[in-house]
Amino acid sequence: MRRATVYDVAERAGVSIATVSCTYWQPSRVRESTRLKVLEVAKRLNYIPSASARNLARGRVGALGLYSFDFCPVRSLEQGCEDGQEREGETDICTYPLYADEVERGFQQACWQMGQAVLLGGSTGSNPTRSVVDMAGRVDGLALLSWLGDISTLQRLATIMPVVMLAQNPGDLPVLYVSADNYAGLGELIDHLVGVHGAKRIEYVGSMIDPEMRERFHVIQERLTQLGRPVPLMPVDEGFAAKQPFQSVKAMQLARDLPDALVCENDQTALAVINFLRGLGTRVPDDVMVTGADGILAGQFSDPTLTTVQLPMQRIGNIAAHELARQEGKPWTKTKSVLVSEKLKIRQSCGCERPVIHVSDC
Amino acid sequence: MRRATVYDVAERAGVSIATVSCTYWQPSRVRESTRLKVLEVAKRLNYIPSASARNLARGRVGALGLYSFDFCPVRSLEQGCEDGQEREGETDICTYPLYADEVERGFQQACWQMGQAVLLGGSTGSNPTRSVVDMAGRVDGLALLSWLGDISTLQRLATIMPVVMLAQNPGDLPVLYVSADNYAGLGELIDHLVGVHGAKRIEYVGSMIDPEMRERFHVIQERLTQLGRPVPLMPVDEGFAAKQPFQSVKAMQLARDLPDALVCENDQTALAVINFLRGLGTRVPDDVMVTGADGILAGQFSDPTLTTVQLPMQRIGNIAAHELARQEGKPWTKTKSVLVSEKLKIRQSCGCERPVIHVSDC
DNA sequence: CTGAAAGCGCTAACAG
DNA sequence: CTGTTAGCGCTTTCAG
Repeated sequence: MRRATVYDVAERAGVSIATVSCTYWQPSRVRESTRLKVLEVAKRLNYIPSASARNLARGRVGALGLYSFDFCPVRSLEQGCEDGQEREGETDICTYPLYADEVERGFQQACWQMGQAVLLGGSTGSNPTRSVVDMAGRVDGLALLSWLGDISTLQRLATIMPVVMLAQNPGDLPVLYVSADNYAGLGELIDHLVGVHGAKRIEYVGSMIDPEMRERFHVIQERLTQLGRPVPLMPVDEGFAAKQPFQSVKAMQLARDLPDALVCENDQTALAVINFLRGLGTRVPDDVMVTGADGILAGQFSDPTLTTVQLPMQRIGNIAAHELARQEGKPWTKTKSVLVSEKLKIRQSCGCERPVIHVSDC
Repeated sequence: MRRATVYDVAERAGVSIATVSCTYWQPSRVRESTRLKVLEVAKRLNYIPSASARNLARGRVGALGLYSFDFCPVRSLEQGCEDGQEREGETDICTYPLYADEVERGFQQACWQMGQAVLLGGSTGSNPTRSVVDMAGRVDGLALLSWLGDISTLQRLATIMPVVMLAQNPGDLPVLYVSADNYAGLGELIDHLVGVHGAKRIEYVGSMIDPEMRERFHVIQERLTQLGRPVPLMPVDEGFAAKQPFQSVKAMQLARDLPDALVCENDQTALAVINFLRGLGTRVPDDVMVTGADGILAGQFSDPTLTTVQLPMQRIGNIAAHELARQEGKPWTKTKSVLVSEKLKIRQSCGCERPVIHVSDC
């Protein structure tokens, strides 16, 4: 059975198609009785307006797109397993909450609230350019969570519709960049360590290869400089980036030369450091403070619970959607950016006492 | 600047619009030189094909929709807070992984793989019927994760396009039901408790109000009957549904009348029971086995780790997408259903030894 | 208040 | 191989 169209409804209701259309979009222009009649027929005919036709006529789609790369290992498929159901062993707690999910949540929520549809897309290993262009044809604006394709594609898109890049800034494109404010977040963390705990010597554990992590280190250096405290010239340990992780930390420990605080590139590294130190008989925070960054779930119930700065991924997604909607399909003409503040989560690993959260208390 | 269309491209390339169209969809029909020319012009003009127009002409959308209700507290907005950023206190570990995310992941993945776009929708507290109908107009098929609207709307939709209901079965509609196979999953659990651990007396802790939980109880009864073991007539304790949770459990404990195993309605209840018993000096699994159902993250690193049956939410989403795509826009004509098997996760709370997963091992 | 008619941008026969 | 043409279903002036 063919789907009912405006024509069908109009015919059975004894009116013109214009009236049917108006019934939906400008009800005030239609006499009550006619409107009711139309609605009644529409329901009887099971009429569902075609969005394609409406969008074509209007020149607007009413949908925003979120393009995200499939970067979480939990999500990935195993060889020969079509549905991604099987995972090697257990789910890795250290990856929750998944950034992509958080961003998606915020994006989605904002879109729904604004009455926009949400289109999700991503590369499936195949051609990212192709898929993002296809998406672009379906939406009024596009947010990219993780774009690994070429800049030129981006440039093309940014010319004809609003594009926002999330937590990623590949240069001076006419797009909106929405990212976490590492600067303020880590600054606050350092302030806390220095101000509240009187830390004199603070060292950084992390990679200088990953640009994100490198930035974190620089922010810390800068803040310590401002505070007039000793500034580390290099990470004291590369963390997982090293072939032998934490050997420098071990050396310091053996030499009884641990700093007051070890600020780590992220939570995962911080938890590993804490565990590693425990193995050496060093206690956190008693002997040394350790902090992370990101705000993964595991840091909430590790022992000690982890002091960290929390990435505002949900908020980032949310803002992206709002800003896109505001553009009403019009591209940005120059680079813009929004920094979203991170939240300092003060917990036990810096020496601040707080009740442990027991899993069993659920 | 107006967006380029096929007409623009055709004109500048000195060909007809049909040739432009063919260049994209039937490249073999176009001479190499012409094709290259068209592609070159298209790129120069920043041409992005309009999905609306294409879909309208084709009569197909190339997108599948997932409608889900915003039921997770973590997702919800606080009063006056537009972006859902602020959460009361910490994130609740006991809700991870979020079902909706898992389903979404599976759905998304399947769609991408099949080259289908994914449309996400949901009620934002406002009119669910309206939003679902709007969505329906934009897709070739619809999956509903949590439908709280009326059946008649469902019925209308199911008449004109394929609809699948996830983990929910409101009756004999011409739709596809995809849900977890409680039957086999819990059956296996019982088999394990009886077969491996020689459990004689098994009791159920949970509510009889929630239909899902009630079903779980019935499945357990049935299985025990089949095995010729004592069958509980009622849950021994209502769990959180009671005003005073676990009082019956407490009574049994005091009377030294604990069964061999307490099978709980879900993981959350199971973890709470374990904790409650610990408070009374009873050890799990030494004094009594306790099991859950759902497979939340917390059960992986609780002490003891939790034996449970894991809901296959990702797989459910995945199957839904595949089945929808197979219909190619055509509705189902009669009720169908697919049961997805749950996975028994044997851990410590039933007495099976396995290494504890330390959070700090991340 | 209602209707006629002109597109929206693209696809898919069908001719050439 | 390429061009012509007739829609796809809906919105929206502009007349009536």
